Amino acid sequence: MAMQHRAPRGTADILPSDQKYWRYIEGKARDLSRRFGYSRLDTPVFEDSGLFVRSVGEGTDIVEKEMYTFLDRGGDSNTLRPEGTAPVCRAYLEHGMQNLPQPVRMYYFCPVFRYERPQAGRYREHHQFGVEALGVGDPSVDAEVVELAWSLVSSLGLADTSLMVNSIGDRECRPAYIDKLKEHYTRSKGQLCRDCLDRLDRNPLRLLDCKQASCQGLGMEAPRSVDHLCEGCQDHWDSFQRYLDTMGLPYRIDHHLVRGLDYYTRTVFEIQPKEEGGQSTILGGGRYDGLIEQIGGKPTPGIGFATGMERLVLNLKRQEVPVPDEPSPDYMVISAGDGARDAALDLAARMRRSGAGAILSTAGRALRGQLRQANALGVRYALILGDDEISRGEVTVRDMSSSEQEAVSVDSFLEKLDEGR
RNA sequence: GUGAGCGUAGCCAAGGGGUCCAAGGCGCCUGACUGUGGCUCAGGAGAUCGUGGGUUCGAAUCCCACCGCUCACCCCA
Repeated sequence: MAMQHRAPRGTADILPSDQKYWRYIEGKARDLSRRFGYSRLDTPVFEDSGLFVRSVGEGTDIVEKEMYTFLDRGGDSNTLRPEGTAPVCRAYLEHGMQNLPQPVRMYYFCPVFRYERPQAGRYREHHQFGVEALGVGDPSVDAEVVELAWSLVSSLGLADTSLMVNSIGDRECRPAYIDKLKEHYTRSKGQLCRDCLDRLDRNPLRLLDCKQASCQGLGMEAPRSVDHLCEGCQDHWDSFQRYLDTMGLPYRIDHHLVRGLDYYTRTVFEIQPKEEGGQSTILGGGRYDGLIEQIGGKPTPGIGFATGMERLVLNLKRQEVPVPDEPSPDYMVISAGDGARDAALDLAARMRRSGAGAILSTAGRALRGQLRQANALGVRYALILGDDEISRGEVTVRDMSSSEQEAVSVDSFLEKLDEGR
């Protein structure tokens, strides 16, 4: 279609017909967050570019080629938020939340921006719901966050999802592990795909989740991060699993699970649907004990996760999960004849003032057409006003499903509306 | 950034050089003795056939370029 303007590549309008999915997810996420003691935090759509460079990591794809960065008129470099965690940590520091009872539990809904080639489940602007628990490093917090994540996905009614967890160690033990990993892959360099040759020095952890058959073979025999944890990480990992067991969460350990952002430490986890699609992960998170320090705070532990709203919607639709419709008004006010237009406007206005929902039918259409409209919009009652009704101070209330109708006085109709609430 | 597929009305879609100033369906609007919907019937509006160039007497149909969309890789929610 040749159009002057269309939504930019990788962005999308969320149409009225799709809103029910979004409101459904938001409702569940908000309720759960509250139940777990999380409070909402909103941060700006853009931040100082340095925040993301320092937190997400200089060598990551996000920072290297995916950020929407612009200079403002004052010459400052700003970046449209490419992820949600760093801004939350920034806000934690900026507002002295270290002085609140720890951990500080917060959640957010926000758009995030990454300049990538769009495909199924991946967009340049997408929306995330996420939670963060800051200030406490105890593994029980990890377990709590994972439970929240799992509860969310289950409460949405998504079936056949799996919860994968892993520990990737911390600054103390990870470097040694990565050396082992490199060693392992270097020995069989010849079998590596081109991308993996690249990963070997850029991001060795990612070698583990390469999808190429030859690399996967190597991955099977690769050293596991959980076998190379330092004492602290080992204890953390053991307790974390025990807590998950205690809560009966159906997790699986995935030794190849790593996350793409530099700031992750120890616990990492993901939830994915069973069907293997390209962009399948619907939720991902982990611990980031070094992040706050990286952006200028005192060493402060933290853990959280984010979900992709678009991916959740995609899966809700795919699985045909029944999602409640958005409520719409019960009444449409119809005027038979032009003379009744004023009375119709007046009735609709009075109904709305008393809190009821009333749609005005389109002026100038025949009664038939107006009823057709009422039918198409699915309202419960049509309120018909014509000369007859007006002269008697009445309105004809037609039940659209039973086709029964009766004339009642406008006053008593409005009174009943009031009583109804 | 790389690779593949696709672009005909709001949506689905036929047509693959002349009979196409483009079929059909959904949706939308109107009407069926001028106050009554959902079914049916009739009518109507809506398309620079993605854009530009080329081949040809003639192009929605063939060729080229560009743009856009989709999917996959990379990476991630």
